[in-house]
Amino acid sequence: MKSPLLENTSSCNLEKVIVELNRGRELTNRLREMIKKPVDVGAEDLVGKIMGSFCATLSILNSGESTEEDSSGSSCKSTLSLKDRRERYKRRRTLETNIKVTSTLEDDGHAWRKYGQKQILNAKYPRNYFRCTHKFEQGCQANKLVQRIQENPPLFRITYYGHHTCKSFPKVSQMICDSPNDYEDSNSVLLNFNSTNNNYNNHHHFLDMMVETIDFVDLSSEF
DNA sequence: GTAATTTGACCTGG
DNA sequence: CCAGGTCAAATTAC
Repeated sequence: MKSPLLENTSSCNLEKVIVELNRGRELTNRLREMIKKPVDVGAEDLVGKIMGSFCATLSILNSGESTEEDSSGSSCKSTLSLKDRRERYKRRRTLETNIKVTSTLEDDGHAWRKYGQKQILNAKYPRNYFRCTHKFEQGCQANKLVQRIQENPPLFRITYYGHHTCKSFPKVSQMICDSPNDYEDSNSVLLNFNSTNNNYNNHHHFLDMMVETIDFVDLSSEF
């Protein structure tokens, strides 16, 4: 039951991935313990290390993936089998999502390409679907959907899902692996993983999920 | 000319 | 069967 990502990763890269994930798990556990205490000394430094670890992991996975894709030669749309075509319609699951509510549609630092618009039942305004511009060039899986909530004052709900693995980072300040905090600004509210709006609880929920995610990969195997 | 957007058709999960 | 997500041809923008 390995993920396609892991299947496309060489044993050398897999070793690196596991080392990075183990490191990420260790750092996340430390951060979780740290946040439980009233004084968060050193938490910021730790967050930087954790993000670095996950970025390195994603980078390794991404490089392994692209080489396999090139050799397969199955990217031609006209030769897609019915099964392949159906695969493309598979809906996003309950994967990691960041929901941002904002009054402005300012540039979030990524290049987006609109691929659809849909009138939603019981919704006053249509929903707009965007994918990363570099989806096909670099296999970036990031998506977002934007829905207007109200007209006056204008309010939009923006849901991000999938990670940016593309290499275009116009704004250095928001290059850290789509960390939820990257989207925060003065006039927006960000909700993580459908949890409550309590920041303290969010931190714990977020960290728990990170540890859970890493645990999902069987780190004891292969070694 | 290419790239992005629009929009109706198509597909899937519930 | 239907609502929501995606595709892709036609259209528009640059």
